[in-house]
Amino acid sequence: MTSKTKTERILEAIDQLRHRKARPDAQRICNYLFRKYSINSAEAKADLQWCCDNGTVLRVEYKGNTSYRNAAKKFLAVKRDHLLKTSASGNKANRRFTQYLTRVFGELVVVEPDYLDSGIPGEEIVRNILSKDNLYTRRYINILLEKEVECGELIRLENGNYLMGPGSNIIINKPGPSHPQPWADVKIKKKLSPSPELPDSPEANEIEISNVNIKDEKIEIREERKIIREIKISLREAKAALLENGTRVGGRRKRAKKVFDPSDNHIPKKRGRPAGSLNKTTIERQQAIRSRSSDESRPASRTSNGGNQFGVCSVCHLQNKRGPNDKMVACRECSNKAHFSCLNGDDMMLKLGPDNSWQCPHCKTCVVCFETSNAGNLTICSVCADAYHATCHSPAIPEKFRSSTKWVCQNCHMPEELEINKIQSNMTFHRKTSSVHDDFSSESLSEVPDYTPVVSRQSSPSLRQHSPVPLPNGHISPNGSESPSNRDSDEDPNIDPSIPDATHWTPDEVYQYFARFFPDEAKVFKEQEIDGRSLLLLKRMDVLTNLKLKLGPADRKSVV
DNA sequence: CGCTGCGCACTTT
DNA sequence: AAAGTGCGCAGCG
Repeated sequence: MTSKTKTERILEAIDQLRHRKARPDAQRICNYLFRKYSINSAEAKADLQWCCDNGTVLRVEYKGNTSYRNAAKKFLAVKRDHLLKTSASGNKANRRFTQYLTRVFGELVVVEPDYLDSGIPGEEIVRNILSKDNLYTRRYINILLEKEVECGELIRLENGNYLMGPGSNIIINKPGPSHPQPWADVKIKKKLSPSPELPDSPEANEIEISNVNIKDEKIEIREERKIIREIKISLREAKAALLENGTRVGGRRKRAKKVFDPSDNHIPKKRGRPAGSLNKTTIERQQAIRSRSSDESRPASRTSNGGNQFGVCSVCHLQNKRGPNDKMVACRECSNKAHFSCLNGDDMMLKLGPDNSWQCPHCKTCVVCFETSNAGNLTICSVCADAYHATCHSPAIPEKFRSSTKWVCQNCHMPEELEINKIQSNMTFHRKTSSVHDDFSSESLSEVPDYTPVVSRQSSPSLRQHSPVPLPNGHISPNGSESPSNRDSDEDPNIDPSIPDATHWTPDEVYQYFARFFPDEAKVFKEQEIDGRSLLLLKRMDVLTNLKLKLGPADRKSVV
C-alpha cells in the first residue's frame, strides 16, 4: 500500500491511534508511520504539518496536550448532530424507489467501479431501470431521481452524475462467497438537509425559518459540499477495496476477550485511572511539561494558526507574498488560496464578493441553482460578483453579455425609471407644465408628486430630501427654511433624521460635506461637478464604477 | 519491551 | 445527556 498519499497515511495513523484509544499526538503518529511505511520522523512531521496546513488534519489542544484529528470525521460528527435536528421535516423519498435505486447502484458499480468515483450518469440509471421492468416510465424515473436528490438519498455531483447519498447503503452484490464484506456496505451516517424551499409539512412549518438568512443558507450549502467530498473519499476507499479483489481492508480483527476465570466475570475489573485521578497534581505536572516544551511547540503551532497567510496562490502559483499588504484570500468552499492582488484583474471568475469573501473558479456557483460552471458557463455581475447561469438569471442573460466583464445582474441594475436622463427630462417637463410648483428651486422635491417616489425614496436611501442640515460652512440648506414639523408629517419613519438633506447643495457644498469624512475621495465630487440633486440620483453602481474612486476592501463598506 | 485493546473518568458538544 | 477523548493498565508476541 505504498501508493497511499501522505495525507492518507497521516489520516490512517490518526484513525488507527484513535481506534486504539491512544492519543494521536505527533510522536505516536511518527511511530506509526515509521513502523508501517518506514517514514522517518522528520518526514512524518513535515507531512503532518502539511496536512494541518491544507485542513485535512486539525491540530487541537485536548486535556493539556496537542492532539491531531481527522478533520473529515470531526466535521461529520458536528454535521450529523445538526442534521438530525433538521431532518425531521417531512419530504420523504419514495422508499420503494430508494431501495430499487440502491440495488441498481450496486449492480452498476460492480460493472464499472469508476462510478464510485465519478458518479453514475442519470441516463445509465434510467436505462438500467427501464431494462428491468416497466414499473416506471422514463419521465417518472427522472422525477423520482429528482426527489431522491432533494431528500438527500441521492447526490447529484457537479458533473451531473449521481451517487447514493449518505442516508443509504449501497449493496454490492458481488458474485462469490457471501461472507460479510465491510467494504460493500458504504455507510455514511449523515443526512443532507432537505431542500430549503420544499418543506411544507406541518412539522416543517414548526421550524423557525424566519431567522434563516442568506448567510446561513450559504454556510449550509458549503457544508453540504464538504459532505459530498467526504462521500467521495469514502467511496474511493470502497472502490480501492473493490479493486483489491474483495480482500478486507482496515484494521485488525478484534480479538475475542479471554476470560481466564469465569467466576471473575461478574466482578467489575478496575482498570484505568482511579476516579478523579486527573487531579491537580496531574494537571500541574502536565502544565510543567508544557511550559518546558513550549519553546519547541510554539513555533509549530504558530505555523498552523497562521496557515491562512501562507500557501500557494492558485492564480499566480507563487507561495510568497507579493507585497507588504498582500494577504492570502482563502476560497470560501475549499482550501484554495490566492493573493489578494491576484484577484483584482479582469477575470470575473476571480472577483472578490462585496463582503471580501472569495470563491475560486472551481467552487463558484450560480446564486440561483447553486451549480458550478460545470452546469454551464457562469456570468459574473461586475458589481456584486454574484455568478449566474445565463438561463438562471431573470431575464436570461443576452448572449453578448455572457463573457462580458461589464454585465450587471438584476439586483444591481439601476431600474429604468431611475436613469438620470429620464429623470432630468421628467424634471424639465414638470417645470414647463406644472402651474403649482413652477419654482423648483424653492420647493422641496418631496412635494412634487411625480418626482418624489422615484428619486427621494428609491434612488438614494442614504441621503434624504428633508430636514434642515447645517452644512459644512454652517448655513442651513435652502429647503431648511421650511418648518421641519411640516415636512416630517409625510416623512418615511425609516429614514434616519440625522442624515442631511442634500437636495439643493451646490457641488462645492457636496464636496465640503464629504471632505469631512473622505478628504481624498471627496475631490471626485467636485471634479465631476456633482451637486445635491445629482448626488441623490447616484446609485451604488455609479459610485462603484463611474466615479473612478479607488475602492479598496475597507473603503467599499463606507461608501455603500 | 513495544504494540494493542479497552475500562472508565474526564471533557466537549 | 450523549458523544468524544485518552490515561493507564493488562495482554500479547
